[in-house]
Amino acid sequence: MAREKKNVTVAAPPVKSGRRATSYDVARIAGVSQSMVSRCFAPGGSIAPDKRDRILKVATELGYRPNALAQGLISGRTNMVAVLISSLTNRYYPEVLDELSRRLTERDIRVLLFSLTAESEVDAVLDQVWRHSVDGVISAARLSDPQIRLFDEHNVPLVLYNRTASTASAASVCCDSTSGERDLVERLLEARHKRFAIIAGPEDSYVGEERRVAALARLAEAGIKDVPVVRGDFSYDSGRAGLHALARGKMPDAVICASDQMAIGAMDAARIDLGIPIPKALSIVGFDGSGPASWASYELTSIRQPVRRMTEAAVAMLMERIEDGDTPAERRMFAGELLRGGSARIG
Amino acid sequence: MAREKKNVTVAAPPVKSGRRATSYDVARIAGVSQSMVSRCFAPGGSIAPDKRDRILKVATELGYRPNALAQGLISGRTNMVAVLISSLTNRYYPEVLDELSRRLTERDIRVLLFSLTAESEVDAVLDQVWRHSVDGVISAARLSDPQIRLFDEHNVPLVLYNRTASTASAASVCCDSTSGERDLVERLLEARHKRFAIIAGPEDSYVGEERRVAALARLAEAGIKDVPVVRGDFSYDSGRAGLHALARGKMPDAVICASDQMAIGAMDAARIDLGIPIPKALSIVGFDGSGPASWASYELTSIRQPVRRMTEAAVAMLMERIEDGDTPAERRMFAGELLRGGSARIG
DNA sequence: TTGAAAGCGTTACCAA
DNA sequence: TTGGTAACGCTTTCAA
Repeated sequence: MAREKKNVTVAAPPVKSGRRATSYDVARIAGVSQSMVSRCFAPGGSIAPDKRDRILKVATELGYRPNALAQGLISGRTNMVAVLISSLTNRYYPEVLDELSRRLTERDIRVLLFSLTAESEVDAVLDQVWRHSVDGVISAARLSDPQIRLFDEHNVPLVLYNRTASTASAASVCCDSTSGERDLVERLLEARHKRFAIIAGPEDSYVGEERRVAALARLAEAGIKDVPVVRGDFSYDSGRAGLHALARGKMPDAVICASDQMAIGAMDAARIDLGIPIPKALSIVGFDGSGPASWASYELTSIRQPVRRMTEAAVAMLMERIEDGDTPAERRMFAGELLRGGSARIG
Repeated sequence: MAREKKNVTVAAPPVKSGRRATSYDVARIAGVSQSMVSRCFAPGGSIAPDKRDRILKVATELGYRPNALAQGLISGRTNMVAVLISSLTNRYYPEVLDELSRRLTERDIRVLLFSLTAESEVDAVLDQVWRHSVDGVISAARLSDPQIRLFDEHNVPLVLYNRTASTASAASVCCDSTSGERDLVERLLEARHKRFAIIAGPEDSYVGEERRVAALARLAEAGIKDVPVVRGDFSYDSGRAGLHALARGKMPDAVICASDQMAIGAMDAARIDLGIPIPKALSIVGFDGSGPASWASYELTSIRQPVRRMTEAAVAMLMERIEDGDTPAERRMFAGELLRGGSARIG
């Protein structure tokens, strides 16, 4: 039935049946050269006003649009940026992706999305990235040092989001997990919590490990050792299971979670499954500060990542490197904001 | 410092300084024609085994990869699919996007992501879609009938996700809001709820309106009219505000929400802000059934959309239309599954 | 099986 | 300001 419509299409019939109009078609009908049509659509193309009008008129009639592939092929710029996200992690990434996508669109850049499942997929993804000649890449997925170096070889600008390269140098923007985590621990210490426990992220998560290490370090400074650590995968279920695991040992009075989702799972486990009053008998803190953290049922004490500023910075850094390939590596670190919720007994 | 690394790069130096290796480079070094290199990387290209090996060896050394732009330009296939999502709506879309992206990647298709903010952006997005010669489009954003017809004109296959075209015909996959909503209402009626109220979505949301209309229709059949309706934007906050608005009138004993997020907001408003016991004094039902709906603090009664089957169907339908442009319009409707949570007093 | 040559639809460069 | 012509890197005939 869709086919039927084609015969009664209202728009002006294309130059050749079914084919998409090209700059040649426009040139021919407007009585100018093809180069002129090209210049007419280019930013600073020199062209007489009357011709420009004529060309634009014809172009509109024919529904002409420059072919992005041909443009990219010849000019070396595709106006596409690849965004790499490891989906299985934190559910706070949708917000990041949304912000990134919005900001890139504002700058007339398209997003080629790669949502990674397993570590092993990275090489395949990078292969596609090279093939498609994107102008740059923003990666919120973990890349190995050799992988990061490939970007240099291929001359593709890269900005890491909440990751850092260990030996290779790369542009990156991140939220300061260390100071955030220390902040949380200090508040808990001030409020005289004694028995700490941690629900960490998976071992292969960069931010997860950073947060675990930072919390443990600050606790050690306060003379607190032998802190029980269980691992989750940033999900609600794993947080809930994590608290159950901790409860089988000596019950802590403060649980530090590597993500809000896990903290929320832990709260539900404590309050609902085990009947432990929060924050009276148990304080729980998270990290990220997005969405559900501030829902009235949880009011999580957490560190809010400044997602808007971070995404803005990531995009700005990338654009800078796309315009000027020699911009040196730089790391922009943003402090998180303490979210004082009711899930922890702090001052 | 990144620059410094370039001198000690381990990979074989490209043919010309800094330039990406082309099929000509490979051909020259392997001592064959360029066409042969092309065929070597094509699916069914006829080529002698020994030459194939030699070419592949050289290609690996040079780090050669076919240029996707050139391929797309000449062959007419880009192996890219555009995914349109209206981000401001439901937070249940990240799950959909993730599934779609995964399934497309499995089929060796790249995702060009367009995350829409305002209705007005659609035309600009479509413009980009045409320019980039994507092989097809999956849209979870609302498209007008004229916009849908453009796909026919441009010969670009389209599959609508949880939307339908009113007059234009298009392929679509959706969750049956009507039967889902009727199901919920019937359970509530059976449990002798009397005073119903609705927290609907925004007027310009297709699914939102469908759900509102379906619920009202079923209530009308039961002789229940004058059902108060307040509108939200699918967000937690709007659900919470919605319940407060309803509470200012005669207190209902059943609130039907157009999304889980709003239902959760409404639950928090009722239990925490107003001290109304749930489900004892008030039943609340949602729609979507993803993520937070099943968190222990809420245990929402809702309709779970079969996201996996729906995304699988959407991708399959799209691929079918990409392979064969004459596949007729088809609509696949999936029934949702009743989620019996503790948020509603039903049998 | 192989290679030469003709595009694909642009931009970039250079004379005019 | 113009238009001709050479790329860009590939796929696709078509003869050999």
